Amino acid sequence: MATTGGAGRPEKRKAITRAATAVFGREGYVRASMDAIAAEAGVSKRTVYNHFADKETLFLSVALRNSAELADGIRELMAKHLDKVVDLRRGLVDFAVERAHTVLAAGDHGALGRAIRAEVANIPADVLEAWLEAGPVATRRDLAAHFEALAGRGLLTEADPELAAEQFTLLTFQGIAERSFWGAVPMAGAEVERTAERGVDAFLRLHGAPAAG
Amino acid sequence: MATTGGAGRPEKRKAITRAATAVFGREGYVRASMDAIAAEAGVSKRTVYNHFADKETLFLSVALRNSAELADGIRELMAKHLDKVVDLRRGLVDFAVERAHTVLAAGDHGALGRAIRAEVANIPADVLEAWLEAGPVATRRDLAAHFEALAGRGLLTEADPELAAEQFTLLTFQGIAERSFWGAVPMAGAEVERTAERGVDAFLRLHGAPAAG
DNA sequence: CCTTCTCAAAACCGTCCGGTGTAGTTTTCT
DNA sequence: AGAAAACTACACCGGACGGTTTTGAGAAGG
Repeated sequence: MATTGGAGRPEKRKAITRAATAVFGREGYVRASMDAIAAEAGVSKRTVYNHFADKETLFLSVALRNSAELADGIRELMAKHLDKVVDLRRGLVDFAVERAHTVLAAGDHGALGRAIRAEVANIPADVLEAWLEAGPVATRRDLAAHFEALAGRGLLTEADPELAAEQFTLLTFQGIAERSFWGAVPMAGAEVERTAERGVDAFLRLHGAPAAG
Repeated sequence: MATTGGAGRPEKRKAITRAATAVFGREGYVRASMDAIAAEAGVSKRTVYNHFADKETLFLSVALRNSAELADGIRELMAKHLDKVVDLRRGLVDFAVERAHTVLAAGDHGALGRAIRAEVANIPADVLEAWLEAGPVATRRDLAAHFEALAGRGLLTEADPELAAEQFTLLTFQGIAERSFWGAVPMAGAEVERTAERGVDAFLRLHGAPAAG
């Protein structure tokens, strides 16, 4: 990415990216100050500018990395819950619940997603494209592949796995994301589970194999 | 609301709220400047502060009004497309398409919704509650009422109209909103229609009356 | 012990913003 | 007509921010 070469000590760079993720996530792009990021990283502001050309570059770099990491985490959840599933409904519900908690946990990951969505009008089109590709699009594609595999095992109908992935996300996740404003407003764990269950039930009525439905 | 009494000339106040809606929608809360709002309203900055105590008060006031207006607009669309519907699928699709265009049109309405979602972490809980109640919650409730009426006419199954309204919104609207980042990134009209049609089809498989499904 | 070099801490600069004060002008109401 | 209320224009303040320059601490080398 458009960083300032690979200059500087790697551990300082790591600290900066970690701090930037936290501060951008907490404050949003405009409110976050480079002073705050430097302070949270335990590093001088000059060092930040030694590693990253400017504020925007730092933000976009961190956003892209975060998006990929999040997609990786969700991919692991898919493998964990859907690869050798025996109880399909149980597996889908567990996946949906853990996914929601992963993305919306105030901790590190989800908060930055909020900042990106807030700033999307000011992000260059090609960077936004890359962010989508590394994150949401990749997740949808991975989920579609899993659904296709499940269809091959006779657990789902196999027409249009992409559509199934999209509708699964809508029914089990998007409502939670919207209601909690992508993690900004906490949401009771019980409600997450209830929403996931109702969403999975609806999903299975749409795409479940008649035998297993 | 927490404005400065009813002071000031009404037409000036109107111009200020209109300008504030536009500027906040275009720039977001933090980037928007009171100077820009005053300039766009064709009013001196002092007059803005004569009508509204400070920037936050102005924003929240405008946000609340916008939320209510948007809900009203959607309510009208429901009446237009769902009240005396003969072809249910056609009515639902038309409603979904027009709703998406209404909410996501870059013009006036949807843009401010983006700003609110971006700023939600900095909005007082009670004001957020009021915003939700005037906007999304009211819309969901109205939609549920329409679905209940449609169930009474034998066009939908009548179990849990609230859930039906939630899932209709998810399947026909939320995906469009997410993909277009609530209107920040334009979306082809054809894709809106395609998404609405597929969403309605799924919705009818979940909640359509067996006879009409 | 003294010089030299490197890199980060801290001070600094120009700019912009939210908000206020003031003095004078226009509108509205009686 | 005249007073009261509202608006305009403009300068100003304190503070924050992005980014740059200066300063100082400490290691390396003689």
